[in-house]
Amino acid sequence: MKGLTERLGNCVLFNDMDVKEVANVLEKVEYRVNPFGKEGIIAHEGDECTSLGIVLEGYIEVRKTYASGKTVVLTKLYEGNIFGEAIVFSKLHRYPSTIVSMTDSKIMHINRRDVIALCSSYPSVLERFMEVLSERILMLSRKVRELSYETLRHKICSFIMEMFEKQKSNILKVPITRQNMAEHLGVQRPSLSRELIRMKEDGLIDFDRDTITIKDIRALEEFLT
Amino acid sequence: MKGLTERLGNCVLFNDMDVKEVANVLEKVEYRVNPFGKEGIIAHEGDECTSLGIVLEGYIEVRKTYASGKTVVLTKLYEGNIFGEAIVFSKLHRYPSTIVSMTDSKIMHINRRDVIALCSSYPSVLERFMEVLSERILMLSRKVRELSYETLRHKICSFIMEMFEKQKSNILKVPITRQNMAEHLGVQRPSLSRELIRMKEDGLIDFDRDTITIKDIRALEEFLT
DNA sequence: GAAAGTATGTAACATATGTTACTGAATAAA
DNA sequence: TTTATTCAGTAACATATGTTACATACTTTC
Repeated sequence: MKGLTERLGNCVLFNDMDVKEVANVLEKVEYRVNPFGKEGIIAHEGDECTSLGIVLEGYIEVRKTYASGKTVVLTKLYEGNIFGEAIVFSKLHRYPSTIVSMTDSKIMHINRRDVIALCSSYPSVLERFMEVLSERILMLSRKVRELSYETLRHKICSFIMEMFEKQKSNILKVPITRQNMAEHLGVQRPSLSRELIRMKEDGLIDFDRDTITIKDIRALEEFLT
Repeated sequence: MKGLTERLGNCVLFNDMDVKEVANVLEKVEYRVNPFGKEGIIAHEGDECTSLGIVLEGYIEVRKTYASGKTVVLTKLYEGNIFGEAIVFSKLHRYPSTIVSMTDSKIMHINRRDVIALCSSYPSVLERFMEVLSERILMLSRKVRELSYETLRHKICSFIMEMFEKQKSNILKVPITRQNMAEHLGVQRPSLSRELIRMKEDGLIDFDRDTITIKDIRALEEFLT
């Protein structure tokens, strides 16, 4: 059976560290480790979140429970994953969903103030923590932008401009199937085909099976604004 | 003219601190202050972001520029606001947009490693920084959720369930006009009226000008999943 | 090179929501 | 009380996209 040090070394917050440093952290920092059984509730929706959680062993699910009793799985977390990292530092620090252990599991909890202490003492942990939060912000911002496009043509324009940025050519190699492209844009394949044809008719692009040729980049950009 | 200390005291990262502590920070921490004129470019889209920015004086805009030359204002930042806080700690630390000074302005820059040092030395700054990032994550998550609803009925169900959580009653007082409600949900007012009527016909709700009565909460929840 | 399987384009129809304009009800002003 | 103003519901029509089915073109396999 693996020791606590190795388990923790897997965690995104500590994987800059070697075994010795992790052992050092475990000596210096306040924490607690709680075991949960299958279907054990790690946190209820609405509970105060006063600590950062780290999955040391097992696998857990984040679930939204509705008054009707129906539940929906939002995320699955495995060994080394953390949870509550944004909640614990927010003003209204309450869990927005329920966290359930799916197997026998061991969960490490570090209180808010001890996370602060941990970050103060170990800059590498601080950096990793910041990176986790930052990447999350960028990912969510991207998602908001994508979801904000109003029409299919907007989405296609954005998709084309992204490829253009990468390939820096007016003749774009489309590396995925229409089906995949449609899924990526969140629409039906025939809808995508239809709109591509319309854009061709409107003189914006030309296309065949695996390339899209930009005919009027101005108009494509104009569309995105 | 206000001193640097007072200016910095306005910043969200330092407003737990008194004047003395801020002065202390200014002595201990590496930073630089750059002046910009009207329309001066503080950062170009694509530039490496190696430092956190703080607006000490003046007002600046974050803009997306398209190849066609067209620009769109994404955010406006005023005295005390910070920028680049997520970018600087992300893996690909490049500005996704251009930052322009709109007046004469003074901008403080603190390099990534000095932000780490600052946070290590001053737990209150660390806490505030974490809070800023966390609140941003929660705000964006909420936005993603709202944008993800597929139909108008989904949006209305979500709106109703939110009011239900607050008012804890099946008879909900609607505190805003239909026009506002429609704007809030991002649809046209007649579309909203029409869908409310359909939901009444389907036995989900009843409503009049300023109340909505929940008739079948199960079905409303069911819909959101 | 023929046959089978898969991806794409196309068409007809269904549905959701936007758009515009109008009517009647509620509210405020005179 | 009357009049004016704002707000909500309603209806007719336009448009975007989903849905389903099918035909055609490409790719793979033998």
